[in-house]
Amino acid sequence: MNKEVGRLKNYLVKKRLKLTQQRETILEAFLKVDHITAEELHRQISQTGPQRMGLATIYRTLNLLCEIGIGQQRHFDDTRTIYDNVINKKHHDHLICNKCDKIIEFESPAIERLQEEMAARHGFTLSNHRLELYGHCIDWEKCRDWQRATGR
Amino acid sequence: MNKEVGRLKNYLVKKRLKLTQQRETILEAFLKVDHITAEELHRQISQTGPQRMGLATIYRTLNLLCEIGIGQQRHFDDTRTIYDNVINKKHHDHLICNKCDKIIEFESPAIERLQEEMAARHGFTLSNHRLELYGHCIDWEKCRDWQRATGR
DNA sequence: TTGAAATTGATTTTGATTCTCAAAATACAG
DNA sequence: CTGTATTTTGAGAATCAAAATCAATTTCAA
Repeated sequence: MNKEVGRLKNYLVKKRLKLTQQRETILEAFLKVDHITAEELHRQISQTGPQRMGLATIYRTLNLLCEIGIGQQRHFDDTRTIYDNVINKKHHDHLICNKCDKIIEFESPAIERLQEEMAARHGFTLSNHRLELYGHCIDWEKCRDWQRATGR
Repeated sequence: MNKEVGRLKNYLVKKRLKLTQQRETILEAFLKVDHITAEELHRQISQTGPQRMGLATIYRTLNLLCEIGIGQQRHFDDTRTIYDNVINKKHHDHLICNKCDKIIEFESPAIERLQEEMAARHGFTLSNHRLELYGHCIDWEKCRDWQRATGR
């Protein structure tokens, strides 16, 4: 049993919730990815195991993992929610390639500092922020899906 | 006929589209607001004029105005699209108060510069970005809706 | 004025996500 | 262990904003 399963177990006990087979399966699958949608995770789990699993359970559990702090919701394209596995990650922002959908995480204390400054200037106290940079990889070598898609 | 109606007319002619009563009505109503949802604009127009107007027409026209550059879609709360009237506004980012829903627009060339730098460092060419700062007004005097809601 | 082409609006559809509820699983007391 | 109260599950229905459909209406260029 790895550390995160223990963390989940702990949370569930505290809240008088139950540790189910499904919750463990979903957590384990989620820990193996970096970013994923509920649908995609559902597909993966359905293919992999003999275990049947409802899509609603995936959504419920993914949201549970977000409560615990193992995941975080992202909304890069305004249609689907992407769940970000934030285990072993500190706060970060995102660079998203419009061509190959690559997601790069970065952090910039300098930008954060300027954000605080802007907020203060307008009489605001910040609680959180969203910074997403959209563009494309300069180097096509690194933009694999784009190469594949365009046949280059 | 104001400048923006001319601009719409121009675009429509160029694209062989038609200037309709509805499109003019929607443009004029939109120009009077700063930020608005399609539903809310629909409500306003339905109340104001004797003109009946379908919600689909509002959506279609608002998206048309975004193509022209008169409006821009925003997704602050990830549920509804807010249309930002960007006539006479340059590029800007947003500060959103979680208590009173106030939206403040700001610009920070310094932040933009750092964004470009981060992108370059990761081999990216930027096409656009999204920066939203969430928090609350420090000064309650300025946070009217919050005062109202909490009864302070 | 005329008619091809575009637009409208009532309605249906879409698609992601949440809700519902009966059946199944879990956990705790004894 | 075992019974039982409580929670969870999964299939499908509900929801909601937004887009699509399509027959009727409007626009506009010739």
